Amino acid sequence: MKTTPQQLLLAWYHTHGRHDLPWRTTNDPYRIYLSEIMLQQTQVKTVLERFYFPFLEKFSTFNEVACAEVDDVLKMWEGLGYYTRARNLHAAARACQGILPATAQELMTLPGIGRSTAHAIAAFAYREALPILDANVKRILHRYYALGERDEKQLWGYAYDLFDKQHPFEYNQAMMDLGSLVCVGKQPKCDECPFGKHCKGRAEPLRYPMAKVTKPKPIRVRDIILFEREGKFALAQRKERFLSGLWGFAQYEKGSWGYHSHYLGHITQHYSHFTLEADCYHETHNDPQEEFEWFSLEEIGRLSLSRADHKVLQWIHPKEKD
DNA sequence: GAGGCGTGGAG
DNA sequence: TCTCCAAGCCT
Repeated sequence: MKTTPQQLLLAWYHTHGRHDLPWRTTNDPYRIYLSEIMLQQTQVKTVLERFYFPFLEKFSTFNEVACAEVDDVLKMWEGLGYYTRARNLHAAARACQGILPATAQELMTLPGIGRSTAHAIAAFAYREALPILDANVKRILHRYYALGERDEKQLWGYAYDLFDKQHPFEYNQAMMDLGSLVCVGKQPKCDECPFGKHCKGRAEPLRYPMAKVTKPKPIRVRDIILFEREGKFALAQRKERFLSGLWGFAQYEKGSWGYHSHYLGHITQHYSHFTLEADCYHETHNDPQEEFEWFSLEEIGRLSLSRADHKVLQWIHPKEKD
């Protein structure tokens, strides 16, 4: 009997896989689901060391998420980014009344759960025989089948081709570990790869997939005004899609705030699709427009703020050393 | 279907 | 410091 690529992969996984990750040692669908959402576009280290356990401490069941206010869910997401994930998690909990569906087909109808995440939850929590297609699997498939072009639909076909439907949990976990530990982007360790000669792209792994054309990020130049009145500061909760639900200080187009407020300093914040360059000012004589509310420093601590607004906070923390 | 959507790790 | 990009989804 010839050894199949799938057998080689599983053998490698048993020896080299990250078996101690907390979402791999639980059967709780909610804990598996939460990990999948937090890990979208986010490194394992970040989720593991800063966000996964505190969130579960606050919301130990999916039903507790459903019963909570969305602002409290956002607070636990503060600093993690892509905040729509938190809002969708809350909306999903409400939509299914705190009881997670048990099939990929139903999971996919919930907000924030796409095809790959639905397959991941179904495979990991319920052993449903479905392949995932995340960035790790994509990179492996591109190389394994020597595919230069990025074609999502085609990749799903290959994902099913290589899939081991007898071992959905271990196969999917193994592929993610292989992608993050061996078949990495810059310097793949082909010598350590269990697929060995099965991989069509092994001779020139960096050709698969083809590099993207990266467009330069636009820069937005703004003024941020810290309005202070009797020890309280003005913040507004964002209604727009960007950083939706988070609180922030007043932000204006450069120069459009007409007063000569006291200059505090400059911040730079890199977002996914633009860079913010902002000068910060302290304003104690004039008030901002309508939608702002006033909070003490202690009260601000209970709000969810973006990274940029946290940077602004540094200027008003009384006698804090750097 | 291409772009919006955060943050920080890693080289 | 700069660039890339990490367990994607939604519009």
